[in-house]
Amino acid sequence: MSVGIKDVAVAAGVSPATVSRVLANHHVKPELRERVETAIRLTGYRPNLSARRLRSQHSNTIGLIVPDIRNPFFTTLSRAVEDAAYKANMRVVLCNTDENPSRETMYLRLMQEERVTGVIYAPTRETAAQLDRLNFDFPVVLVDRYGPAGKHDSVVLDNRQASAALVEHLHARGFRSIAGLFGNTSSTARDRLSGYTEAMQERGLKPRTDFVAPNPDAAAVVARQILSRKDRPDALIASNGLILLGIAQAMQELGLRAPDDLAVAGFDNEIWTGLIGSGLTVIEQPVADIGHSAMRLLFERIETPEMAPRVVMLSGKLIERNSTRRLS
Amino acid sequence: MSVGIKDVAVAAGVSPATVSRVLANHHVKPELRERVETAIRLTGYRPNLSARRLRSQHSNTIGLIVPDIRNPFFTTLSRAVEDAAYKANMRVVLCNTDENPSRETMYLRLMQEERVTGVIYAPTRETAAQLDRLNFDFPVVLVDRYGPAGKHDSVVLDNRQASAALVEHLHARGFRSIAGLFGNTSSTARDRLSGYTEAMQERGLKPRTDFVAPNPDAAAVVARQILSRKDRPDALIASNGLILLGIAQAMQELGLRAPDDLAVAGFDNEIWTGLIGSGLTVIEQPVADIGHSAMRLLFERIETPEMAPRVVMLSGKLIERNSTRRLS
DNA sequence: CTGAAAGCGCTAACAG
DNA sequence: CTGTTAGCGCTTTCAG
Repeated sequence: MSVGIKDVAVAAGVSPATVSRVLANHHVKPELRERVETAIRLTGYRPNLSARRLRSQHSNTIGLIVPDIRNPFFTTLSRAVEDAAYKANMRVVLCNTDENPSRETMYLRLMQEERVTGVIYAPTRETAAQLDRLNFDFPVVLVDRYGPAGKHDSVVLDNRQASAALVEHLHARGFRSIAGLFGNTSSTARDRLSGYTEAMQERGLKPRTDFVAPNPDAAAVVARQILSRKDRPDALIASNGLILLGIAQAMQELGLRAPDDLAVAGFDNEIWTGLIGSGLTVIEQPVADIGHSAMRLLFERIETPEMAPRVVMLSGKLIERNSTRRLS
Repeated sequence: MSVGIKDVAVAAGVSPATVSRVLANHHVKPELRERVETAIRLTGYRPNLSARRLRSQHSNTIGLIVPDIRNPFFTTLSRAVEDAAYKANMRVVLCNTDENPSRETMYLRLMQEERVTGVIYAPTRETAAQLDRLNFDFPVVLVDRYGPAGKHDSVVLDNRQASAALVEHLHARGFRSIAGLFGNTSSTARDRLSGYTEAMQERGLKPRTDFVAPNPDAAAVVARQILSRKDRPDALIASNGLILLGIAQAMQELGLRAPDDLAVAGFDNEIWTGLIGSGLTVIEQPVADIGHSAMRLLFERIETPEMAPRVVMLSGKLIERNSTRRLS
């Protein structure tokens, strides 16, 4: 078997407790400490984290539950989370749910069994709605999406404002028939929808909305329909980066170009949005900030469990590119 | 404290051992099983995985160590790994190394302490070279890159062939001054370099190579220089998707277009490569396959520890797009 | 098929 | 400051 703390203790001529203290950086007479340290080196001892966790009741593990790590938003988020975890000497367990409530529940249960220190979680609306029924033994910080009001810490974008900014931007450039293609699974999509709808109505414009599963393929299918209608809108807004991508693909297939054939704008400043055609206008989200803030909320929650839940709302930034240029 | 197996046992009027047997799906008289199951439901019992691991010596955890999850190659890989892990009832701990050997060593050590079931690992060349010195208590499957010959299971692309295919493709279209921009940290970059070099020499062409850290910014800096030289090549090959992206950005800044100003080709069929300009010619890697294969090798290694190490080599697929169109 | 008992490897009281 | 002792929650002999 592998070498344990007991073997080290024997090799160093001390008690197991002393070895444990050296490991935990507690006060130990320098001479003993040295002896223990060389014994550790000689024996090649590696602490067994399962044992440590069982005894200490600290898992030093955080769970990251996202729909799909391949969504660039969550890719960047996960990196920010891992960085913060690394600095705090914690590990990250990665969970993809595919927006599938049963997979969500399953992973949430796993987190319980892991006795994780905390969870960063982007829930579907379906699961989010039940979030106050469930009772976790660990803090949960919601990201990108929120749950029942005032129940959980969360970090979200100011989605209504951002969405409205897109409408305002298009309106100012002379576009009037502005359609929106929205996701149908998250609180975020819904907020972007309301921001859009209100901004349209304020300007006396008629909202034109469609809804899709938030992935490029599904979005492309619907985008093709929208773009082929004879009353094609003169501008189209996508409620996230995946949907925007679907629209871009549909446009390419149909040989349509922005802004000549219609204006296009959306969310998430992914690399390709700056590279495609003459550039796509988007709302950039401070994704890394969102991740870091979530981890900060998590750590503060652990420090002060009784604190009232907090919502951190960050602002998006409009990146103007040529896809929404005024038509002359 | 939280409810343990003992509480369930009392509630069900059986011994802890019986509860454990029910959990492990061992033979238990149906009646008792039922009593235990309702007791579990009533008490809201959740097994403590740390305790289970400590006792059973199975961690059901696999480590995924990659340079940066934001590299789309590793994003997709991680998803494939997580899927396979999910199906096998295992968790995945995500580790980003930033191609930093000390962070690699640190995470490798962590994997030891976690007593992981196995590790999927994309090492830097530096660490890979020492991989036979290190001795792990768990199987390691190398992905995308390999280590000392015949020491570890690995799954890699046929990089030399793929690189040569790019040269061949460009040569067939009349390009002669074909430069290459290569990464400098991995065995993969080195193989792509040799594939390129040999293919060039076979055709009596002079290789022109530059080397960069494999990230877009570093690549863009060097690409700007290459593209500004008065003896600018008529074709430029990138050794991976990140470098290709840097080249694309540099070209955009300099107002250069492919294939008019020069041909461009590279690796990794990322979404943006099909969307930018009239499309970039790339070698597509079967990334998900690589991930699944790696997990398969890992599981087979666990089954049969003494089996000789295997290398799975997969082929890339040339996606021809307009960036390498023949100039008329 | 079930229960009693031991112990995985470690940390945390508690003495000294 | 250090050692002894107990036990975290579970699985796994070993008896019955």
